[in-house]
Amino acid sequence: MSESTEKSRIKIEEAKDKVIGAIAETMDLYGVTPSAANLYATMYFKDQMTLDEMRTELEMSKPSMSTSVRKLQEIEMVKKTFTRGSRKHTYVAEKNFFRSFMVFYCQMWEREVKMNMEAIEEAQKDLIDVIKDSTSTPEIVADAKKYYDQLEGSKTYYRWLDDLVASIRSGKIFEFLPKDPQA
Amino acid sequence: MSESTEKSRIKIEEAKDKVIGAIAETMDLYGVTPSAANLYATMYFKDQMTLDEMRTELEMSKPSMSTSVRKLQEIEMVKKTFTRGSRKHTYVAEKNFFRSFMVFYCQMWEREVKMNMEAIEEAQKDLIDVIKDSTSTPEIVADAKKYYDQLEGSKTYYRWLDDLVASIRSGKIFEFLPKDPQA
DNA sequence: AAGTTTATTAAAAATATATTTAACGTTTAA
DNA sequence: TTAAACGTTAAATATATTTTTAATAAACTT
Repeated sequence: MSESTEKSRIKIEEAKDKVIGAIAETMDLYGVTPSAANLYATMYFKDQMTLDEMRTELEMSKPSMSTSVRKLQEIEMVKKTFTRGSRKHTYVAEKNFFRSFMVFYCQMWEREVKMNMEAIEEAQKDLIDVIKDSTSTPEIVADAKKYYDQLEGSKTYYRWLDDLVASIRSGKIFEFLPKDPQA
Repeated sequence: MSESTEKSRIKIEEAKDKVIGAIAETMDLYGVTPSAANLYATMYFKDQMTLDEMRTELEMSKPSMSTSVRKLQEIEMVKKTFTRGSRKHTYVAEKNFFRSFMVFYCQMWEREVKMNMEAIEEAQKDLIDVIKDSTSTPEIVADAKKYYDQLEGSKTYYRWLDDLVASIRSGKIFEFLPKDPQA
């Protein structure tokens, strides 16, 4: 191999590394550990990888790769693929960022809506009990009403968030915000 | 104070606590520590609080409250307020979830777009150098082109994310997804 | 200007999270 | 049926993060 060929290879690797670094650095936003982030970013430029290839590439232990892959599978940024004739499991990175965005945020926001809406419903029931209770003083009733109204108001947000999730899931959001504006 | 009055008070507290628990539990999504999450959720039902009130309410140290407040201020979920006649600093929780959503995610996504777009631009420059280099073998050129195209494709996503941020910031998104659908 | 109240920074301790080495179980091939 | 290959779990270690106690700095009062 000639020297300039070698230089070109290195330059390609450096180019990839710049992007790998940036992706990995912003992936804390997706709640993954730095090593899972590094793994995903590395896989982003590969067709598929086995656990052994990962540990070689990242110079880490196999169990570590195993747990990282599992975490990435959870948020669907990595999928298992079947590779004929190989006993090793092979994995591919989801390379469509729109899909990753959808899966991750919808999952997250749905959890937020569900958990908070349930708590609000329960809390409002309690507050209504207090309001209706004939033994409650006017002051207590006023207090209960205040909180009831605050919670009622916050529901507007959770309903909106739920709508946002629905419009991302259905793809309707891309009618409003096209993926490719000028096309 | 009568016994049933006391019961009502407790019931109100329990109602609040349910919501506080739910908010705090989902706030890991906003990248804050459990204690900062607890603090915000507690403040959500208060007009304003001083550091001393926080430490009393949460039974934690003052520096701990100080750092939590600072973190919450960073993502604009808490603001400092001026209270006439008090030497203590007072803080209020942002109670408009739409605002919190906007500030937090826009901040986050802008960082993601900026960092990755910059890396991509640099990487693409490098790859073009390799492609134009007359000493590069066809195989290397093909490789460089492959990665160049992959990066070019990913820009569609980052531009879209940038548009999303803009439409949230400007409020235009609420034309598409109204806050209050039936109203 | 001295003393007091308040918030922040620094250092130490405690806790939680990630990572590795070692052991285990399962599958496949000889 | 045994041995080898592979992935996962468990326990131990290492590393980061959070939290506290103690010390410092800043702002106000008298």
